[in-house]
Amino acid sequence: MKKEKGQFFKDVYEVVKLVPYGRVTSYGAIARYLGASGSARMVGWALNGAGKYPSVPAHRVVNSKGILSGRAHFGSSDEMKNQLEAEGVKVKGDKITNFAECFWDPGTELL
DNA sequence: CTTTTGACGGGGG
DNA sequence: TCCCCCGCCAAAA
Repeated sequence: MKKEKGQFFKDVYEVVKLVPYGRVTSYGAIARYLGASGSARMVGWALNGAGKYPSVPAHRVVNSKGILSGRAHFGSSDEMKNQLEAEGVKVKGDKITNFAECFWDPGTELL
Protein backbone atom coordinates (compact mmCIF):
# COMPACT_ATOMS: atom_id res chain seq x y z
CA MET A 1 0.00 0.00 0.00
CA LYS A 2 1.80 3.06 -1.14
CA LYS A 3 0.71 6.62 -0.93
CA GLU A 4 0.59 8.22 -4.32
CA LYS A 5 1.35 11.87 -4.68
CA GLY A 6 -1.84 12.48 -6.60
CA GLN A 7 -4.12 11.41 -3.75
CA PHE A 8 -6.27 14.50 -4.14
CA PHE A 9 -6.71 13.81 -7.83
CA LYS A 10 -7.75 10.28 -7.05
CA ASP A 11 -10.32 11.36 -4.49
CA VAL A 12 -11.82 13.78 -6.97
CA TYR A 13 -12.07 11.07 -9.63
CA GLU A 14 -13.79 8.71 -7.20
CA VAL A 15 -16.40 11.28 -6.24
CA VAL A 16 -17.06 12.34 -9.83
CA LYS A 17 -17.55 8.72 -10.80
CA LEU A 18 -20.22 8.52 -8.12
CA VAL A 19 -22.30 11.19 -9.81
CA PRO A 20 -25.53 9.49 -10.96
CA TYR A 21 -26.70 9.53 -14.56
CA GLY A 22 -28.56 12.68 -15.49
CA ARG A 23 -27.11 14.53 -12.52
CA VAL A 24 -24.41 17.13 -12.11
CA THR A 25 -22.34 18.49 -9.27
CA SER A 26 -20.14 21.48 -8.61
CA TYR A 27 -16.42 21.81 -7.97
CA GLY A 28 -17.11 23.41 -4.60
CA ALA A 29 -19.40 20.55 -3.55
CA ILE A 30 -16.71 18.00 -4.35
CA ALA A 31 -14.04 20.05 -2.63
CA ARG A 32 -16.20 20.36 0.45
CA TYR A 33 -16.86 16.63 0.45
CA LEU A 34 -13.12 15.99 0.38
CA GLY A 35 -12.65 18.36 3.27
CA ALA A 36 -11.00 20.89 1.02
CA SER A 37 -13.83 23.41 1.16
CA GLY A 38 -12.65 26.70 -0.22
CA SER A 39 -10.10 24.94 -2.42
CA ALA A 40 -12.54 24.30 -5.22
CA ARG A 41 -9.74 25.17 -7.64
CA MET A 42 -7.97 21.97 -6.69
CA VAL A 43 -10.96 20.03 -7.96
CA GLY A 44 -10.84 21.85 -11.27
CA TRP A 45 -7.10 21.33 -11.46
CA ALA A 46 -7.55 17.68 -10.63
CA LEU A 47 -10.12 17.25 -13.37
CA ASN A 48 -7.53 18.70 -15.70
CA GLY A 49 -5.92 15.29 -15.54
CA ALA A 50 -9.25 13.47 -15.62
CA GLY A 51 -9.08 13.49 -19.40
CA LYS A 52 -6.81 10.45 -19.09
CA TYR A 53 -9.49 8.62 -17.15
CA PRO A 54 -12.52 7.80 -19.37
CA SER A 55 -14.36 6.51 -16.29
CA VAL A 56 -14.48 10.00 -14.91
CA PRO A 57 -17.56 11.83 -16.22
CA ALA A 58 -15.98 15.25 -15.95
CA HIS A 59 -18.79 16.63 -18.10
CA ARG A 60 -21.08 16.27 -15.08
CA VAL A 61 -19.02 18.73 -13.10
CA VAL A 62 -19.86 22.41 -13.41
CA ASN A 63 -19.27 25.48 -11.32
CA SER A 64 -21.63 26.75 -8.62
CA LYS A 65 -23.55 28.78 -11.18
CA GLY A 66 -24.38 25.71 -13.22
CA ILE A 67 -22.18 26.88 -16.06
CA LEU A 68 -20.13 24.45 -18.13
CA SER A 69 -16.92 26.18 -17.16
CA GLY A 70 -14.78 23.26 -18.32
CA ARG A 71 -16.29 22.70 -21.75
CA ALA A 72 -13.14 24.15 -23.36
CA HIS A 73 -11.13 21.18 -22.04
CA PHE A 74 -13.14 18.65 -23.99
CA GLY A 75 -12.56 17.49 -27.51
CA SER A 76 -15.14 19.86 -28.92
CA SER A 77 -16.84 22.93 -27.49
CA ASP A 78 -20.19 21.12 -27.75
CA GLU A 79 -18.93 17.84 -26.34
CA MET A 80 -19.76 18.62 -22.72
CA LYS A 81 -23.08 20.22 -23.59
CA ASN A 82 -23.94 17.34 -25.88
CA GLN A 83 -23.34 14.70 -23.22
CA LEU A 84 -25.28 16.55 -20.55
CA GLU A 85 -28.26 16.97 -22.83
CA ALA A 86 -28.01 13.29 -23.72
CA GLU A 87 -28.52 12.53 -20.03
CA GLY A 88 -31.59 14.70 -19.76
CA VAL A 89 -29.84 17.79 -18.47
CA LYS A 90 -31.20 20.95 -20.02
CA VAL A 91 -28.34 23.10 -21.21
CA LYS A 92 -28.79 26.56 -22.66
CA GLY A 93 -25.61 27.80 -24.27
CA ASP A 94 -23.10 27.05 -21.54
CA LYS A 95 -25.51 27.04 -18.65
CA ILE A 96 -27.72 24.36 -17.13
CA THR A 97 -31.28 25.65 -17.03
CA ASN A 98 -32.56 22.95 -14.69
CA PHE A 99 -29.43 23.07 -12.55
CA ALA A 100 -31.41 22.88 -9.30
CA GLU A 101 -33.19 19.74 -10.52
CA CYS A 102 -30.13 17.77 -11.57
CA PHE A 103 -27.72 19.08 -8.99
CA TRP A 104 -26.19 16.32 -6.90
CA ASP A 105 -24.23 17.12 -3.77
CA PRO A 106 -21.97 14.26 -2.52
CA GLY A 107 -21.88 15.70 0.97
CA THR A 108 -25.67 15.79 1.19
CA GLU A 109 -27.26 13.09 -0.97
CA LEU A 110 -24.44 10.55 -0.89
CA LEU A 111 -24.06 10.82 2.84
C1' DC B 1 14.45 25.07 -4.96
C1' DT B 2 10.80 29.16 -6.51
C1' DT B 3 7.11 30.92 -9.31
C1' DT B 4 3.02 30.52 -11.99
C1' DT B 5 -1.04 28.41 -13.02
C1' DG B 6 -5.64 26.71 -12.56
C1' DA B 7 -12.19 23.52 -15.45
C1' DC B 8 -13.71 27.92 -8.38
C1' DG B 9 -16.23 30.40 -4.71
C1' DG B 10 -17.57 34.07 -2.24
C1' DG B 11 -17.54 38.90 -1.13
C1' DG B 12 -17.43 43.73 -2.41
C1' DG B 13 -18.15 47.80 -5.53
C1' DT C 1 -26.82 42.69 -12.31
C1' DC C 2 -22.28 42.62 -13.89
C1' DC C 3 -17.27 43.15 -12.98
C1' DC C 4 -13.17 42.78 -10.10
C1' DC C 5 -10.38 41.06 -6.27
C1' DC C 6 -8.86 37.83 -2.74
C1' DG C 7 -8.24 33.38 -0.84
C1' DC C 8 -7.28 28.22 -1.23
C1' DC C 9 -3.59 24.80 -2.07
C1' DA C 10 -1.59 21.26 -4.99
C1' DA C 11 0.85 20.29 -9.37
C1' DA C 12 3.66 21.62 -13.22
C1' DA C 13 7.40 24.35 -15.35
